[in-house]
Amino acid sequence: MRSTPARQGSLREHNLGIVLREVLEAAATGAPPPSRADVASATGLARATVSALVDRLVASGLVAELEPVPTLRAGRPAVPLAAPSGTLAAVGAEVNVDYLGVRIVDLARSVLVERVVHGDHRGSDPATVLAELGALVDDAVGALPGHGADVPDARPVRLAGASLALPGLVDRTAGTLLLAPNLGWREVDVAGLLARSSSVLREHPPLLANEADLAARAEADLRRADGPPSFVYVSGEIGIGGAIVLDGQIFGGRHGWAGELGHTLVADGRTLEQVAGQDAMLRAAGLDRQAGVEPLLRAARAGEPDALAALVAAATALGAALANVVNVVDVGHVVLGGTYARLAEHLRAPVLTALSARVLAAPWVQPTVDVARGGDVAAMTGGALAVLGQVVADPSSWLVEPETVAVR
Amino acid sequence: MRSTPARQGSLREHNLGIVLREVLEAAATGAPPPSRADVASATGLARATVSALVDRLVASGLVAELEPVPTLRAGRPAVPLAAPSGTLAAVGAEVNVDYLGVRIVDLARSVLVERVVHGDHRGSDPATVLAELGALVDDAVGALPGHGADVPDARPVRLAGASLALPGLVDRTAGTLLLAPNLGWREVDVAGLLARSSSVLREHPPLLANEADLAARAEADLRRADGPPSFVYVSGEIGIGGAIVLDGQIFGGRHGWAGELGHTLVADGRTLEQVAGQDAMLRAAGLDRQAGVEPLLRAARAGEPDALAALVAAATALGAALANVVNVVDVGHVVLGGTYARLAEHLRAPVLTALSARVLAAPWVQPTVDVARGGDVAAMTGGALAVLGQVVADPSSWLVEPETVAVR
DNA sequence: CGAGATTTGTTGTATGGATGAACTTATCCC
DNA sequence: GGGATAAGTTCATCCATACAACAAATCTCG
Repeated sequence: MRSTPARQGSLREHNLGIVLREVLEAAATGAPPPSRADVASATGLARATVSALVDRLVASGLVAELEPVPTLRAGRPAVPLAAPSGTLAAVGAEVNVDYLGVRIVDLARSVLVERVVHGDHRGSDPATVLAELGALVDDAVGALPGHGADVPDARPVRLAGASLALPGLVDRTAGTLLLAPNLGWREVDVAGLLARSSSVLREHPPLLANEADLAARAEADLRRADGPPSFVYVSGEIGIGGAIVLDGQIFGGRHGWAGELGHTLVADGRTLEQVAGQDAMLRAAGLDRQAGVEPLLRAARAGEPDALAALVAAATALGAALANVVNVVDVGHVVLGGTYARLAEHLRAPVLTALSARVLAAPWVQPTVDVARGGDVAAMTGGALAVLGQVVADPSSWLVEPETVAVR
Repeated sequence: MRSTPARQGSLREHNLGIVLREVLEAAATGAPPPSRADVASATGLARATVSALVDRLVASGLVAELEPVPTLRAGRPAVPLAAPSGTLAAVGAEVNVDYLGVRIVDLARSVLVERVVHGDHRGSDPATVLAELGALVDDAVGALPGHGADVPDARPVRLAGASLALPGLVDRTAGTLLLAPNLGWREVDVAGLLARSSSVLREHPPLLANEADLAARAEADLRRADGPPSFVYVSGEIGIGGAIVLDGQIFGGRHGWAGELGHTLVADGRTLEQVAGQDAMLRAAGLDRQAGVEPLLRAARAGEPDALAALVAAATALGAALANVVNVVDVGHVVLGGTYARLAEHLRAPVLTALSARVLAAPWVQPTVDVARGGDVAAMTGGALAVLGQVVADPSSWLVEPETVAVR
């Protein structure tokens, strides 16, 4: 009845998750691969317990044992544990305004396969574009060992699932895209259309999510070295997407629609997108909106007044809108992604100024403005990581031969 | 090292919490008091397990056994379980602009003691006001059995802790108030000052929180009958406070400062408080700001154009600001509290109009605007409930004679 | 009015997973 | 080569829950 189901022997699953996370986290934060004993002391579990759990994880390909490295100390050398490559992977697909693509990432965060096709999808036909994406996904998966690729001596890769990043509002339970203004799509049965052209996505119904949310997830992953990060991610593209990360987790809200700030009203009654969107910045700088952002960056670096003024105006509006977000969700760190990352050298200072002036708590916790470290296709990576995160959250369902080993 | 500590036999604590919550929740949502068997089937735990856990909770005064009621069905009559009165209680104190007070609430949500003193605290001296509050708290606690009150045959009430609601930004770890514009207080060592005049608060350092957050908590408690509620709570007073409730839990953010929307910029460059705050509304209606909100309500009901225009202007600005919040946190339900609740008949429609127009997801999830059900001193109740909530979250530390019973 | 039905609550016994203390293995140091 | 040291494993034990049988308390029907 309540949200908390009762547990019994499911305590094992919990500890399994703790151990797995400990190993993967160490790998992701750049810490040296821990041994079973390290995991035991870090988690507080007994060495015997950790050993048993690790053995099951290794047998299922969720954890890899590395070669013992010659240690400097006395004692039996430890077996380093790390994230395994090529055992379990997830598909991260994306449809965006100017490209579509797929990335397949494994637990070690290695990109096993990547396919990106550029093209202008404004006002495109959903069925056509999604058919193309479905074929691309199947093609990418076909390159994996065990899924059609003739790779001798390679163990087959298990697929954990798939995700799809979209630049708009999705209904993740129905698998539909409700609204993507910049694609010109509305109420599209994305999952259904993809299932037609892709046997992979038919078998693994994709997790639909907003592009900014998934890009923020990838960004959070890159920042874990300094501890669980919390920040507001702004993804500047043709539209403006946003996402909120709390302690390393995406805060999606009830339906996954949180972080929408492109439609915030700014001081003069227009929406943020109308002031700080890519087209608006280019127009204000007197540039062609088809040209993209590079000419703007060149002009600003050359010191052209119109370009600089356009950037400052956009940044000031962006800062004011972000100040509202910071005041509402109490997360003082901002990360500029997408186009904004490219323009960060000119945006950062005015955004920070606006934040400091308008955030009520600024005197006690100084806001920061940082530049995204994720690449161009961060959302694809983030989507794959989101799927892998589900595995890590509940590893027990991904164990092979759960009890067969115990039969003597 | 990680945020998730390892558990072992602490599975028992978890189930203890599940059982306790099941009993208290049923009582709070108006469901009939469940029996041990009901709890077992609702949680999925075995009857024997539930029985053992309930016995310990009853022995510690965290659950009460009611008299068996004559049932209609065959079978042994069930022992109804309910929240106990007068065994464990929490102190909810509040300093606000026009009053200060204390409420002591027990697990059954009965108000055991209440003290409220009205007075204007704008620009007051923190030390003086807090000394008065401290004395008030000690006086209120002194009226409880076992703490000075001579109540024969009454078992002593255990105090779970205390909380303090403040109309501003608090540092809950340091126990200080950072900023309360409408009190004119800044960087006040609230916990330290209270400890001087109150032995109760010296023993139970109060949990500091924003007034709107705690009022929202009380509101969430009242709305649990329909399932875990999610809403944005706006508390209109001299200032404007806000809080976000997600699945019945207050979303406080990193430092508990989330929900701050009084300083949102609205269309004409002013902050929301300057447009929709109580003083602003009264001024726009041509009324004296000292008179309070009642004259405004009377004028609006009489159909005076200035009053109606003032309310519509405030509501429109409020709606636009709330639309930003709804877009950012994806919670489409708004609850009007404080002064706004009193004026709701005039505010509701224009707020809803503004929300529907500006919330991106409105076509799919229609926003709603509701009126707060909590009373005038909702924050005091909410504060006490917050403290009791900590007990419910971890009941094991509140069990009496944890293992002594097991000694034969 | 009594026997069976029915449901609640309790009392065992069994089981699964974690624990901690040995024990084995593998290295370094002298 | 022997002792020290640390990693990993084996094994007896413990603890909370599950399951089944039982006792208790009521209703129903003949």
